Amino acid sequence: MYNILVVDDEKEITDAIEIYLRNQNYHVFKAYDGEEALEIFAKEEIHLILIDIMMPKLDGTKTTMKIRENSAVPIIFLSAKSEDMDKVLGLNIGADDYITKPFNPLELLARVNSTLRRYTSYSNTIKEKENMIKIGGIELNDTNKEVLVDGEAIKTTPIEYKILFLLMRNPNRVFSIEEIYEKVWQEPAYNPDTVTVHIRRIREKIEINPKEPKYLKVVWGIGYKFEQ
Amino acid sequence: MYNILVVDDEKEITDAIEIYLRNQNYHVFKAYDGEEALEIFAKEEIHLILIDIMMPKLDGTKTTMKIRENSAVPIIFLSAKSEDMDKVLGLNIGADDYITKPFNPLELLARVNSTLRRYTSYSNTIKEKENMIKIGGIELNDTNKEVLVDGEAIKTTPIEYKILFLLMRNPNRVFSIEEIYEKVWQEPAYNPDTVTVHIRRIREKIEINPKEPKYLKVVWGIGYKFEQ
DNA sequence: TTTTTTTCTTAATAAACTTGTAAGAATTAT
DNA sequence: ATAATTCTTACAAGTTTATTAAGAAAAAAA
Repeated sequence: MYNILVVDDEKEITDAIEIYLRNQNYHVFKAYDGEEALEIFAKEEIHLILIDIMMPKLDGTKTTMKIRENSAVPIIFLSAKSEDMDKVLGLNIGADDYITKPFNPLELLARVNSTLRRYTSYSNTIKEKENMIKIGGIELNDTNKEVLVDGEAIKTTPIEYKILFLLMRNPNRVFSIEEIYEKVWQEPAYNPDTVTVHIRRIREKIEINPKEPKYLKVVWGIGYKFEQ
Repeated sequence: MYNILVVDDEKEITDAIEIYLRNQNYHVFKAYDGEEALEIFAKEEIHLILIDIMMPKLDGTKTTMKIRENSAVPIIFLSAKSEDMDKVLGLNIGADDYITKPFNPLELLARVNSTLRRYTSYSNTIKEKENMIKIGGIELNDTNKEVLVDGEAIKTTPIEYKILFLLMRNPNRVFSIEEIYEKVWQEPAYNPDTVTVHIRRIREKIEINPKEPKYLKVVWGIGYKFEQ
């Protein structure tokens, strides 16, 4: 069962697509603008995105670029104007296919199917990319537990890596010290200093100036977050 | 095992291609401009080049002409604009194929495969190299289980060879001790020391200074990798 | 088959690195 | 100003990895 995120500001379109796809046993998530799409994408496990280029707030290309910062999920573009398509393809943001509106349901299905087939046959490929997170100049490769800072590999200890991974997998989300301890050590926290010190050590490795962190920020009285 | 040099100034593209090709057991070298490409080509044994036409410094056509001065290595051009392709083909600089961006991974693979097939049918020189892996100064010939260090043959025991082969076939990927044991012995590990000692022996044979390994590195708390 | 040689595993110790703690300094909120 | 929170540092304790050496197992040679 694949999860497909459909992003279009016209409700009739998302609804129609939902019906086509649901019939084929796909599970559909709907978003009506780019920001909403990003929220859903962060929360749900999405296997393919169908996205309109022209949208209010965050348009299709910008949304895609944001998503591409840390995912290689297949993306199919929708648009009424074929000139828009040229622009998108020129941007080289990793469009896997495109469909011009109005489209016929069979064509839509065919493309969704073929894109998914293509990607799943390369499942290792996707998996590899999906095990990578990049935010700003910091890049995590989870298969190798490797951390790159501005392209340079740095050494981290296992605990440091786990904390960094936790925070980077949920950018901008604030984790309390207790939460970090529980998630990383898998047991209830009893000394908050431990986490504090690890945070300091991570900062020393990934921040230019650990005293004025750019990524690993403290939210006073609440906890820490990795800022996107 | 073929070595493919991918030249493109857009890191996302070289990275994506690397993943596609590595999955097919090609070994990928990446360059981000023509000059870098020439350097790598001079140092490494390259069987095929994928090169972008538009690039800073030395562009794709000029780089190709330099290479063609003393090599007939197959070259496939990448470009966003098909007009550029016309120009390249008109130049008659020995383009073996071309792919317009954005390309689909399957198409890329198909062309790489067919180009290599075409070339290998001419000479058995390359075919001989198919079972060879070369990383830095270390060379494995898998047909006769031979290991060369800076061109000099060294002796390895069967287990040493298997470990080295495993790590070198997946350069930069980190394998835990358990993983190494399972893959090499084909049974679950119960004494990690065994692997540790073998690693030490391999280092003794392939490293200049086993205490400061250049190739066979440890990743603390996680495992070992062969660094490229 | 028996002997010899090579390779593999174990175990014990040493070295290197990581982690948690504690205590004082600095910062932020009340 | 005071209290609470976070930062910083250093060090001791704990882990992991490296190194040896010696005996067991396997392979090769006699």
